[in-house]
Amino acid sequence: MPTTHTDALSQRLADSGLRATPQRELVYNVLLGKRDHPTADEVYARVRAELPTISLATVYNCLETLVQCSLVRAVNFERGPTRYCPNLHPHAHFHDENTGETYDVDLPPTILADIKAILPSGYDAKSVEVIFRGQAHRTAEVAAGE
Amino acid sequence: MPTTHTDALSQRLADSGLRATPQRELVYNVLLGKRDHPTADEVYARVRAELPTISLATVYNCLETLVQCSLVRAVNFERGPTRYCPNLHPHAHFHDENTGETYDVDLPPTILADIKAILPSGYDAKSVEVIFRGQAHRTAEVAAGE
DNA sequence: GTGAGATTTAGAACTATTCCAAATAGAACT
DNA sequence: AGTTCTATTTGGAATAGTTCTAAATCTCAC
Repeated sequence: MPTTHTDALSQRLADSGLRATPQRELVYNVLLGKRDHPTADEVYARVRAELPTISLATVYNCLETLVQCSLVRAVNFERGPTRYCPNLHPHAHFHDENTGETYDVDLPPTILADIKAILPSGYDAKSVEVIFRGQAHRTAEVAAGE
Repeated sequence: MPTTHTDALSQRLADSGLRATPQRELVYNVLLGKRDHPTADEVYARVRAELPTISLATVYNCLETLVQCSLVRAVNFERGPTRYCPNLHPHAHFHDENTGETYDVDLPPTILADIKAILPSGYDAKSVEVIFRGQAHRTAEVAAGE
C-alpha cells in the first residue's frame, strides 16, 4: 500500500479539520486493498486481522468519516447492509443476480450529461447513480484488468 | 379507485397461483392512491384507516407479494426503510436532498438503450435503475401534472 | 507536562424486517 | 350446508444492521 494513498487521506481529513488516526488509515487501506464492495462487518473482519482491538463502532465511525470526506462511496441497493467502495472516477454498479456480486463499470463522460439531460427544468442533480441488474458472464481476462 | 386496477391485481395474483385477498387489494390501492414512495410503516398507517385490524406483518407480506407479481417496485437508496412504488412505465428517481422527497422522472425510451450500451461485453443487464440526487425547485405547474 | 477537544471503545438501544406457530378464511368437493 | 385442505393472516418473538451513549484514551497546542 503506497504512502500516496495515506497521504491523500491525511490531506482530505485535515481539510475537514479531522485527524488521521491509525484506525481511519487502516479502514481506508482495507477498502483500497480489496475493492469488492464490502459491508461494514466485512471491513471489520479484515481490519481486525491487523488491529485486533478495533471495535465495530469505530469501523462504522471511520467509514462514515471517509464518506464525509468523499474518499469513499456508500452504496445501497436492495435492503441489506450498506456497502462501501473507494471512490475513483464516476462509475456505475452492475449487480449480478446469480452470485450477488457487484462490479464497477466505468461511465464514459458523455453518458452522464446525456442522462442528466432527461431531467425536466426545475430539477438540479448534483449526482447520478446507475445500477444494472442481471447476469455477468465475465471472462478471466476482464477480471484480471481490475 | 376504478375496478380495473383491482381486476389487474386479481389477474396477476391468479397468474402466480395466489389469491386476491382484501388485504392485498387494499395495500395495492393505497399505493396507487398516493404515489409518494411510502415506507411499509406508512402503508400500514394508511391501510389501517380502512382496515384497522390489519397487522404490520401482513402489510409486509402483501408488499412482498405485490413486488413478486411485478405490480410494485421496491426502492432502496440510502440506508433506511424500503420504499414502494406502483410500477408503471420505466422511470428514474430524483431524490431531493433538502426535503428528503423522491420524485418520479420519466425515462425517454432511447436513453435506456444508450445506458445499456456502455456495458462491456459479458454483462447482460435485465434492468437499469437511475437515481438522481440534488435539489428540486418544482413549480406548482409541475406538481399538478402528476 | 497540562488542558481541551477529538477519537475510540463496549455495550445498550433502536429501527426495519423476518420468522414462527397458531388462528382464520376460502375454495373445492361432497 | 358441511368437511377438508391449503393459503393467508396475525401478534409476538427474534434477528440484522446501525446508531447512540458515556466513559476511557489519545493527541495536539500551549
